[in-house]
Amino acid sequence: MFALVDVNNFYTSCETVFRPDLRGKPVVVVSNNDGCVISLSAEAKALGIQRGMPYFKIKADMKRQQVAVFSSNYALYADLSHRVMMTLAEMAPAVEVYSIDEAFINVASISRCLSLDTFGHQLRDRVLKHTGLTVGVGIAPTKTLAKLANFAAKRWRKTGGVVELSDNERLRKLLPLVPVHEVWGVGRRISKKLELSGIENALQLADSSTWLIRKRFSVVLERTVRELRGEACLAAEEFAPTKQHILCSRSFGQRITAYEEMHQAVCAYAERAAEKLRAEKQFCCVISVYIRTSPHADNETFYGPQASGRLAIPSNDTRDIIRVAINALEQIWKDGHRYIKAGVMLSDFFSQGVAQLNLFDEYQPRPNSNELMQTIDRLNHSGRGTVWFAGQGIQKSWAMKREMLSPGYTTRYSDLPIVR
DNA sequence: TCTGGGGTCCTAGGACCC
DNA sequence: TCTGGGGTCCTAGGACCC
Repeated sequence: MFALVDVNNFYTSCETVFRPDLRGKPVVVVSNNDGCVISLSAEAKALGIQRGMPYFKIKADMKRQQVAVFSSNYALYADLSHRVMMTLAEMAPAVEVYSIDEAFINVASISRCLSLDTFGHQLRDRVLKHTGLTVGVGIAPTKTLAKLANFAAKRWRKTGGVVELSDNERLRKLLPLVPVHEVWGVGRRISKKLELSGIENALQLADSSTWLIRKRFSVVLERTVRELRGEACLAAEEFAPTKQHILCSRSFGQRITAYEEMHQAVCAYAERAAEKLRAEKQFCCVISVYIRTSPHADNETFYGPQASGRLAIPSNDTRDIIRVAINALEQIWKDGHRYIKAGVMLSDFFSQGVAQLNLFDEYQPRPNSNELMQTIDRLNHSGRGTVWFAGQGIQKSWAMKREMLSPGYTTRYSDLPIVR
């Protein structure tokens, strides 16, 4: 049995934890660069605001309706996420953190001690007490069904935020009430295609022929069908698998037209990517860079090239990664465009730096690379200021917009809330 | 003027091998 | 007239997730 626990309206809820005056009011959080809406309180949803709406288009409207708007404060969300996960880990032996706001819990052993429904309510109470955040809990024999139970827990008030689906009869009653596009793994494209062939709810999907689904769609959807029938195809992941790619990309606060500014941005993103790589304890060989103009500008021709370079020896030294990234940038840079975004992607990972030196290689690993990188990472996490490579520049006129950022309530001493 | 960021998995097709 | 069978690896693109 799996339990899926996730936080309701996570980002907006994080904001209202520290702003009780906003509870019960419409609140939204907008994406990086104050681009578009990514999280909404129930009251904001009721006003007809939707995820993905560009902020600049609805700004005036939201002001009129007195909607509170926040720029994304990822330091805050990551910290609260960590507190939620710690609370879950205290209560259950096997917690698989699935995303910033949700986790699967293997509850097989727990069911021997107490009813799973009771356990679900205990989880809710404890997380609320520790963090001020409300979670929904779905419990079922497969991950897909746990997700579905979680959906039901949120959709229907009288469930009290917990739905347990070990009973087959309850399951058969719930399935036809769930639209097929709410099933985990069924997105916009597939739901449209399913609806065309008359499959509109979760029960109809569960009762479809696996053979036909595989033929007309893919093995992925076939697994979903089996999971809906209670046949577990997705296992509990005991350890987080190592990443295949690491990406750092950002839109700019203002368009970039000068090479020097792009050089700075690519340096900055390469540094951040390298830092993430070290956090994963990995080394990489391939570094790719892309730059692009706005895909929305009708009167400009789109330009969005990409180039990569390879390191002879796997590395996680920022200097190596910046060097290859800038080299790639030089291959694709063209004057005359108004660039909106750039990204640096790392791939081809190894768990050790120098597995074996190439016989004819003249490259040698940098001396003391490890110590230097550790020192930089420690300094940047100590809360005493930051250090960075000069290539990033100091002015950073391209930095992203965050005009409505909330304080770092739990991540910065000077921002600690004061209780009077 | 202004439209996010970061991931995964699968499939098809091409190049190449024997 | 007629041109095999069985693989691997890589890449790009499409679907999905949060």
